[in-house]
Order: sequence, then structure tokens, then C-alpha cells
Amino acid sequence: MTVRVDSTQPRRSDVTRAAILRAARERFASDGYERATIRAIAADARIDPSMVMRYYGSKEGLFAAAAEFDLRLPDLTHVPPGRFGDVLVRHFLARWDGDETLVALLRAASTNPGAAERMRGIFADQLITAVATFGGDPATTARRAGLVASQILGLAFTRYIVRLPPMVELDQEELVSWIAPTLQRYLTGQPES
Amino acid sequence: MTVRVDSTQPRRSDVTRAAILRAARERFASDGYERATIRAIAADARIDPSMVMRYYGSKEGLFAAAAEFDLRLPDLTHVPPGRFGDVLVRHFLARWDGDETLVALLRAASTNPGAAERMRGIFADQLITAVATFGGDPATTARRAGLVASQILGLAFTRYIVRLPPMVELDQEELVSWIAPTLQRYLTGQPES
DNA sequence: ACCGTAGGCCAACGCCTGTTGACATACAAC
DNA sequence: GTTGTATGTCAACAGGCGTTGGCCTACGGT
Repeated sequence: MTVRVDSTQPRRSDVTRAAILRAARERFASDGYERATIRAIAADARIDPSMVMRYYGSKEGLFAAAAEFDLRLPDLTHVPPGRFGDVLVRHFLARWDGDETLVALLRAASTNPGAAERMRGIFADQLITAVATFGGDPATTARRAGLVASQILGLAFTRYIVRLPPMVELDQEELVSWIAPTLQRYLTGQPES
Repeated sequence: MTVRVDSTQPRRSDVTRAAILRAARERFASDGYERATIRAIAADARIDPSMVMRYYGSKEGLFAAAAEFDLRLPDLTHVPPGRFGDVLVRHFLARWDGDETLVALLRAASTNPGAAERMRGIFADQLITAVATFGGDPATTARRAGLVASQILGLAFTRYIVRLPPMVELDQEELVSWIAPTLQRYLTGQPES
């Protein structure tokens, strides 16, 4: 009898699982949750649709696995408080261009309740936590994080989803110079400044 | 033989057409383009699905009719330049709460290319035009309008689509006091202020 | 009163979807 | 070498989808 002794040792199917995940992220990112079909994802990964079911249980399970996302927010305790906005915008722009998972999540969150729930989770677990490390009145932390999210997600939405021409054409430095002051004020400023 | 003499006179089916449109906007707003089925819309309007096809040709045609949207941007030529941001945020918040068409458009634009195209059209035809009336360097008009769109749509996305708790809980006055200065700077300020 | 037409319903088509179970093959342990 | 398990394919199911065409009904001009 074959017994798996070490559950962390690589499985023979790991390359297949990875291929499925990669194809799934691409399809979810470009097509959204409902238009991204399991059949298309399986075709991209060059395997049978039933394999997706075996390894991820269902379409929802596949999405949950594909939309696992770590913002990798930088440690800001050693950044001058006046540069929070600048550092954050640069970080997000770099994070998005290197990983299409967030675009997938953004597209899916518009129509899929589970994806929206995951987005709220990422927001609560990662962004609020990071904002809290800045110091400042804890009572306003969630609000400041929400405002930051509104501008950051609006940037992603107009640039990567709707593709408004001016937002696509702006290069990184111009974006930073416009958006960083906004985040800076949301993080450290007062309303109606 | 019955000949329609005046094409503007009310048709007997106008109430049905209106019921279909109303149901369609609701479904598109709450479910997105692909989950909003013609069958469900027809059931809401208490008619047969085939009527939708007769009056609007196809699902795409129905969406095009349901997503007709006028931002009704106010005339800002008689508003003090320092209050542009304030007036704009209030206008958008009021416009969204009174009409779910924009939520429908926002949700659909994430997954439906036609809806994204319509969103770009509204942006180009209405927002850029309004921003242009402010005066200012015409070369930067589109860019400023794009930045305004990024914050406004990010606000709508986090508040009405993803429903981030802090963004849902903020009342109108708090939102205005935080967001208005952002729009104000995008409209009349310089980068890296 | 007649009759053409617009309004409306019903049943069905063809297609695509997520999902399932039966079957083949290749690897790894004994 | 044998055997059990993991990997993978194939074919099919049941349901939902947009869409179509035929049929009945009721209105409104003449």
C-alpha cells in the first residue's frame, strides 16, 4: 500500500495544478468570473476539464485558489511619514503590473459575491492592518484605509478595466505625482483641508 | 390599413417597454451583465421573454437601451472655481442614489466589452466636456478628467459594488469633506503639490 | 361591423455550462 | 513482477441560456 508520509513533498501533479492556476488567473483577469469557463481554462492548460474539478472541487474552489492574493504591503515604520503616499502608489503600480491576480479579483468582484467578499477580506486583513502601523488615531484607521482603497481601486479600475485613454497613457511618474498627495492626505491629513 | 402617422404618439406597448427597462436596470445593477438573464428580467416585468426580443432585438440591445445614461453634470461656469470639487462630489452622490443605471453600467463594464466602451463614451462625451468648460490649459483637460474619473469611480466601486464597510458607513458630508479636495486638486491644481 | 395589425403567450430549438462517473495508463512500493 | 494508487481522458448528463416562429387576442381605423 502506498501511504503519503510527508504531505509537503512534491506531488507528481504539481505542474498540472500550477498550469491550471496560471490559466485560471489569465482567464479570470481577462474575462471575469462568469465568462471564464472551466473548459476554456482547461484547454489553455492543455488538460481535461474534469481535472480542474478533481483538483479544485468546483469553479468557486478554483477561483478561491486562483485569487489568493498578498498585497505585500511594505513596512512603513522606517519611511518618513511625509512619503507614505509616494511609497504606496509606487508599490501598488509595481504590484499590479507584475501580477494579474488583482485584475482578476477586481473584475470578478463586480459580479461575484464571493469575490467581493474576498476583496473585503484583503482590505480588512492587509490594508487596514498596514494603515494601523502608521500610528495615528485608531478610531480613524478604517476610514483612512477605506479612502485609500477608493482611490487605489479607482485607479486600477479606470486604468486596467475600463481603460480610459488618459489613465492608460499616463506614465508611472505622472501618476505618482498626482495620486501620491491624495493618499498622503487620506492617511495623515484632516478632512476639508 | 393602419398607418402610423405620428411616430411620436404613444404606443399601446409603452408601459410594457418601460417595465422591461426598469426591470433590466435593476437586474443589471444587482447581478451584472451575464447573470442578469432575459428570463429573469421578463419575469420581473411580468411578461414573456420573447417580448424583450421583439422590443429590443437582443440582450445587447436591451442593455444598450437600459444603460443610456446622462450624468447631468451641472453648469459650472457660475460656480466659484474654488468650489468645483465640492459641487462635483455632491452632484455625483445625489445622481447615484437616485438612479441605479450607473451601478448597472459599472458592474457590467467589468466584464462586458460593450459596456466598457459605453463607459468610455460617457467619460469622453460628458466628463471631458464638462471639465473643458472650467477653462484651464486644454492640453491637460483629458488628463484632469481622467483623474477625476479615477476617484469618482473608485468611490462608487468601493461604496456600491464591493461595499467596503468604512466606505458604506461614511455619510455624505464626511465623504464630501474628504473627496472634494482631491477633485479640486485634480481639476485646478498642479502635480506633486 | 369589419379587418389589419400590434401586443402578448407558448413551446421549442440549438448551444453552452458545470459537473459526474466509467475507463485507460503510468508511476512507485513491495 | 505484481499491485494499488495517482494521473489523465472520454462521453455524457441535466439544466440554463439567448433566441425563434407560430398562434391567439384585442384594439382601432375605416
